[in-house]
Amino acid sequence: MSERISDAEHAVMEVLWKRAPMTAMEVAEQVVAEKDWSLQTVKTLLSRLAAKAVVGTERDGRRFLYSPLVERDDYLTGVSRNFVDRLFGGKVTPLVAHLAEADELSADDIREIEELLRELKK
Amino acid sequence: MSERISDAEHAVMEVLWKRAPMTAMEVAEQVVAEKDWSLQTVKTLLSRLAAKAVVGTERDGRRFLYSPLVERDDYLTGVSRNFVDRLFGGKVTPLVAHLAEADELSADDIREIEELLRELKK
DNA sequence: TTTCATCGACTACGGATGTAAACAATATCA
DNA sequence: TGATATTGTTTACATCCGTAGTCGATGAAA
Repeated sequence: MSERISDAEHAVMEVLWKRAPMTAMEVAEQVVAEKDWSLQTVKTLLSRLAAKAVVGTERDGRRFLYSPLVERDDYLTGVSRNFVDRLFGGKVTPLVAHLAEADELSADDIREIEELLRELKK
Repeated sequence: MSERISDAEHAVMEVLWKRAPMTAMEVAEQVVAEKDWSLQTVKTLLSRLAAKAVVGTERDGRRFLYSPLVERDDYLTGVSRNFVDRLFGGKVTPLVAHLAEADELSADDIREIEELLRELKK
């Protein structure tokens, strides 16, 4: 279960998560706008995603409409957990600590996160 | 620059980051203790890491001593940034928000992070 | 000095990935 | 109806990755 999504495939998913269903052409146009790939490449990625049942297809006359079968949130959760487990022993605090030390956290970020945590406690 | 470190290679690096320099045998023993790999596999990974100049070698008679050439902290920073960029648009807040929503944050975690942020502001 | 053990180097190999061309089916236009 | 464009399918191929066997050099032991 929960098939692996490669980096390139992920770029395709991001597009589909923004709007769906879409035809291969529509997806490809969006992706090609930011990743310098050929249309064929995007189609291949769509096929692989469909083969893995990460996106679903629905016939629309001569072509297909593609939609994600995996929620972006679920995907993010899986990937994030994996990430935190592998690099920070499964604890989020060390991750935040690390980002802070590496100056990846601005004062604004800190305020935002504090605000967020305050909300959470309610 | 900054060569990619694969998952398997990362396991080897973790061992070297704990103690260095070490001989291939010493590294392999540690790694094999937790990953069910053969000694040869670990040696191959060490060679690849050396080829990428992620670990350095120092001759010690007939064998080599291996040491990391990349700091664990630097590695974590790179990987974390990449992760946050790719999945959360470069912002840490959405990452934390996501982990919270996905119930990956315990009440203790929240307290810890708050404490950490308080420290940071000084 | 012959033999054996050790260690790094080289080779292997299937599967995943990034990237894309070629092809086949089909619909549309002239 | 025949040419053309569109769309999905198949095939390709180099590289990376996980995993490991084998080879050759060299040092140690007999």
